[in-house]
Amino acid sequence: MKKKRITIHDIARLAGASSATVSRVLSNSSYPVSDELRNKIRKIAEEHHYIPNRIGKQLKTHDNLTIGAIIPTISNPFYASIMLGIEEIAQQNGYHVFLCNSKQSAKLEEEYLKTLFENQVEGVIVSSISADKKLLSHLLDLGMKVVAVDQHIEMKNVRQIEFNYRKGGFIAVKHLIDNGHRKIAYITAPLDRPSRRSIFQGYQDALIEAGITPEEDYVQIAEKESSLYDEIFEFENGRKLARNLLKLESPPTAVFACNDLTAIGAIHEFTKQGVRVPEDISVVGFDNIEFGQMVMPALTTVNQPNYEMGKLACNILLDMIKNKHAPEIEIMLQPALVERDSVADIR
Amino acid sequence: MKKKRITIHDIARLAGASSATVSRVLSNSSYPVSDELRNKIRKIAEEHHYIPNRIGKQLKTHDNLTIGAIIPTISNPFYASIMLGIEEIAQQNGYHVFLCNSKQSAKLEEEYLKTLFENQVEGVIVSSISADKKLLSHLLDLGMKVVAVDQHIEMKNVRQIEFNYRKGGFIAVKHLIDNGHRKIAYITAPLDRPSRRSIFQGYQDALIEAGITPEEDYVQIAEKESSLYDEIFEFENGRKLARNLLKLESPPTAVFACNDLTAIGAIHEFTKQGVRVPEDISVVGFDNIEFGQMVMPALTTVNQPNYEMGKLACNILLDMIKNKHAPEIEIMLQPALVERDSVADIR
DNA sequence: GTGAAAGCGCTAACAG
DNA sequence: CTGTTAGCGCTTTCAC
Repeated sequence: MKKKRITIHDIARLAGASSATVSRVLSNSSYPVSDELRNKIRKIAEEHHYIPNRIGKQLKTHDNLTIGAIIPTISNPFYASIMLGIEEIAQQNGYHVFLCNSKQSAKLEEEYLKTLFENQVEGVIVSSISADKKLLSHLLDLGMKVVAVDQHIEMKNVRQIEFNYRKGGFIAVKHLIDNGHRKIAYITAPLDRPSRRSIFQGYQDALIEAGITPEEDYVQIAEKESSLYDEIFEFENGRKLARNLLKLESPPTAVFACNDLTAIGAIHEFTKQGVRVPEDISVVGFDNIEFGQMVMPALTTVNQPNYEMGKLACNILLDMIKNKHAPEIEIMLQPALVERDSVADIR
Repeated sequence: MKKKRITIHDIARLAGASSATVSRVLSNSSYPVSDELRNKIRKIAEEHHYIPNRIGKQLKTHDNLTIGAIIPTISNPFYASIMLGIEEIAQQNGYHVFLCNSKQSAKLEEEYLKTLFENQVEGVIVSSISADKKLLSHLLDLGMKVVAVDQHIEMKNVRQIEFNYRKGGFIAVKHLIDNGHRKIAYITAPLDRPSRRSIFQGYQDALIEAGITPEEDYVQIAEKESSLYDEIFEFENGRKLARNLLKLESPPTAVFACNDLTAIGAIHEFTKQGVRVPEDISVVGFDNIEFGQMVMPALTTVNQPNYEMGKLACNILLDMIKNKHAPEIEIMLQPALVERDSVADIR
């Protein structure tokens, strides 16, 4: 019933040759083999649908054409895009990628790091949540290649590729200021991640540069965070925070949100309460999710090239794997403003 | 600089034991080893941060704790959810999963199937687009385990797990009928996929059961389809088809869309043209994406448990791998109506 | 040009 | 209890 998997030895026997020769032919080695034998072997392999066993090769050569990618969760479109970029480049280079959702768990992340290594992956791309870098450091010593995406890992031999969140926050708020706004609020999920703190920094930078003193009431921070990614949760946060803003004595004329979902929640709440966007209040988001184009009004936001980040990360990793002395680089991807209809010029 | 990776032989030498004994200890074999030696070996392994090389084990035992998942693209949240479910179960069982985006390309799909096999995966979960099953059939003969998700593969030894799209279409339209609607339109992306044809079938079934003769003008089919998943594209389709509906002499009082994005596009267009949802026209979608809760009015839709599908698929695959005689099953996941605010009762 | 043989890291008979 | 040995499928010296 279950057929035997054919090996180079079987083919060698069939061809009356040695397995060494078969290996040379089938692995396209540059080693000289007579055309006659070569063709014969090829033919037999073909007929028997020979599929090489990479495990055997791997054990010998240590190049197993496999990498790992550890990200919080693929259900977050942000990471899904990064993942897609990674996988695409890997595929083009004959590599396979292990998908690992760490679900914001440092423990799971560690476990993955270890088991990926057990599987002899040649490298890993990781958006790390863990603070404990002991294992990582050890793996690095053993020659594992790693590139960190989105979340910074301050270690020798780890390549960085990040977004310039601070600048993203800055250009969003600058845009509002350029449109005559001075009463600008910031609504955000908890500032427990470096990325969010950076965006907030950008917000403050822009205000200060314009000579506006940031008002405390205008910074609304959501209380808690669901441990896993939850779109509705972000949306509801936006609504809640928007409600708070409306209750203020002197409500802002514009609000900047830490992500598009939150911004969309705010728009939803404003609209529901009869506050028109952008006539009465302007809104700008952050992320540039597709859905931003589908709401009314279409959301002005800041784009972070996540798909490109994935591709870049994988290219860098493969370069590290192939070139012994790949340059030590640190890349910072720049944000761009995406202007749509949720900001009014009030000058 | 780069440290040597430590093997069981190194440990054996250090412990003054044989590598066999070390193997027994470190792989938690039930084989008897004296406590003294066992502890000594454990200690040494610990001190040297021994991490086993699964490749070596694999070559010997053929259990490499790895599976593959081939899906069109992870950028589609539908597949992202399935993938997440797969990965979660795999992880819980000590398995790793190779992520493969076939991007609707039969060629890529084949290539993945082949290279996954080269990597000796124990099984694969696939949402197949390819019609040519020669390779698959061969791999099946060689003992590869496969389960098909969403897209049916009619082959012996392939386990099926699908959605009951037809019933999904049926209950959506039935809901509309129960609310007094008789002029019910169906707007859809091209009917080139079995799933879409099934939904359409369900639409027709429901109408016929209610004694309503389906009107040709009420079935609006989008012209072409972007080869890759594109949310905006679906959304724009919805707008366009909604526009067509509004131009009809006798427009429908309700419209059912083949997916939520299309439904949301329709709502967008209706609202823009001053046609109120649901007062003037009711809308029901299909998919139950999160965004459905964020639009106004919140979208009534049909839920397909995709995350559960992923988990189920992986569980079944692992069962096939572990049990020589896992039952031949074919699972059909049932849809459920999710009532929200986009349908009016006009009785 | 071709083959014999060793070995990658691990496990599993088999002997003792 | 422990060690010796063979071998998984492949590549790669080294001889011929």
